[in-house]
Amino acid sequence: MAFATAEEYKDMAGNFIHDIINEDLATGKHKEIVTRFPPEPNGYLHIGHAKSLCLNFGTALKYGGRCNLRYDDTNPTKEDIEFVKSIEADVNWLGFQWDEKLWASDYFDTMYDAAVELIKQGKAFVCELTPDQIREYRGTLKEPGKESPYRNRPIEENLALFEKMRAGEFADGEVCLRAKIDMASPNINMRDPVIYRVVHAPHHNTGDKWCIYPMYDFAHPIEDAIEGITHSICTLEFEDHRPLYDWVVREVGWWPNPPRQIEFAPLNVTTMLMSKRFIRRLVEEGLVEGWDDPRLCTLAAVRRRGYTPEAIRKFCNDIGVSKADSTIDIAQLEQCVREDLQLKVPALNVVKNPIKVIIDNYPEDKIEMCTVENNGKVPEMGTREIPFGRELWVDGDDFMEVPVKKYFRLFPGNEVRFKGAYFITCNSVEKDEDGNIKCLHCTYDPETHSGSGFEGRKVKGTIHFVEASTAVKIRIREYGYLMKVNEETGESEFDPDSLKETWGYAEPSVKDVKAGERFQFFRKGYYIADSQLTTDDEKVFNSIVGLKSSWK
RNA sequence: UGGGGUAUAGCCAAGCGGUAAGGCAACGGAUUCUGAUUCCGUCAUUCGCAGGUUCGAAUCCUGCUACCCUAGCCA
Repeated sequence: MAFATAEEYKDMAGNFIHDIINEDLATGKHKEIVTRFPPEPNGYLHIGHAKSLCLNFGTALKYGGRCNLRYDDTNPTKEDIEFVKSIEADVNWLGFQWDEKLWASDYFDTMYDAAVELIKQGKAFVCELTPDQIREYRGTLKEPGKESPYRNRPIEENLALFEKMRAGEFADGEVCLRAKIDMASPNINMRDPVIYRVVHAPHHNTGDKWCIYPMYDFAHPIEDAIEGITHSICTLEFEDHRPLYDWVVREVGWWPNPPRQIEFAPLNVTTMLMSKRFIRRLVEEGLVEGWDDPRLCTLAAVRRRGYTPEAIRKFCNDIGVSKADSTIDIAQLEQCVREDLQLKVPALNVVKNPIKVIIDNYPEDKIEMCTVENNGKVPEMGTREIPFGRELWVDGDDFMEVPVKKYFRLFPGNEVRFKGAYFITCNSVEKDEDGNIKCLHCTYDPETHSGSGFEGRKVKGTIHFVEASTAVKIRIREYGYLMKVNEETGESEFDPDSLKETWGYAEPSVKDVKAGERFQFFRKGYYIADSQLTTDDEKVFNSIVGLKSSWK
């Protein structure tokens, strides 16, 4: 496994987080930088997490510090240990290695003690308001809230009640522990937020030891403080929570040099569906194969799609870090993938939207082998033999019945090179009764074979092909374009049509590609991974996916 | 603004009082047996808007505007 290196993160000018760190180092506030990646184990990591991964691990790498993997498992009803394995595999696959693997649940004792500490200081109280009442008392965005009638009970009573909470004497939602801050605060997060709730549910780590669990706002700062995190990097939506984060570590008072929360804008990519909730829905409703369906944007999915960790890291470095809302054009991601794969993987002939070509002057039963390079850019990758015969498939994009200007590929009357084989001239188009193209009637010039040194005339276009009798049928899934713009509302929404599969053909050597190996197919932007041959008679190549890019 | 945040090209993004980096996209042109790659070249007289300070402003001040987040016992 090739891990990311400090070198990759050395030069990240303009990263405002690094400006903060540089200052903290300069003033002596910190000597070692410690970050953390804190997923909640409730789903697969996706490309959006990659940005956070790169930021947290990259920062630790850059400063020779440490980065922990910490599961934020404070809500047993929403988490599933099943996801832990995939999360770790994905973090490693992306090229990062954590210093320590930790669980928020390992700190439950300390968190409990911290809560008791707040109670003793008169800064937390047990509240018996119902969830609905709490909401009413909270006020609105523009109006202040009002104080809970339980707010001022004696410390001893709070201590006893909190102990009863812990002992399981209350039902879920019956009581909760709240921080006593300010019900009139303009920041709703500061209006006596709930910090501990009763949840009678077994926890994957602590079993039935606890029936009360800390809330994120209380737990997270404590987790960070315990681990000596110096910079707690999270996304923008937590900006409003920062005062509470600071309040917790300050009021508990056990940490002289508390962590600092820094927020950055989360990643959005055009046409990519980044909502875990939505991905989960597609998976649970069986609309996709699973969390690693190549059409999704989970790391497991883009891995099957052919993306490399190097490309994703490059992408995350390229897009920068800021606090401005942004949506990156997927073309930028695709470019990173192409650039990386360009020199790494062989190319195979694959056609989409295939059109049958019949070489009328080529012998009926003859098949000859043509030699082609595996990768034109990398001679060391050698050559292979591909069959050529009377009936061939060409890519739907390589033929136009009525060519647009500057179209150099196949059209009636035009001659092109079939890569590795001959000059081919398209003579006529045969259609069925519905007007659909049945096949193209062409002729070849025997003198023009590749490597023959033929110089008689030049041809402007070169296209690839697949010999029909030996072709392998493949399933093509163009990935990730799950969203479309609703013309009425202007909003992006899920596009069920995007899950459709199409079919194509590949040259026989596609069968030699091993599962997980990547290859590219001709024409800009199609890379394929996850090459599992199914065992059925059709020799269907499974999960062919590609980078979609437009070319006119 | 209740409060918090953000505005620099089609999309990202540097810039931190001295005269608008870079990447992606796009567009020219050269090479090419992949319209790929590679290679050259073009692409913000202007930084959300309006004023002000200054010899000098994307950077400082004032006032607007737009968009995002926020009223879970989710994270």
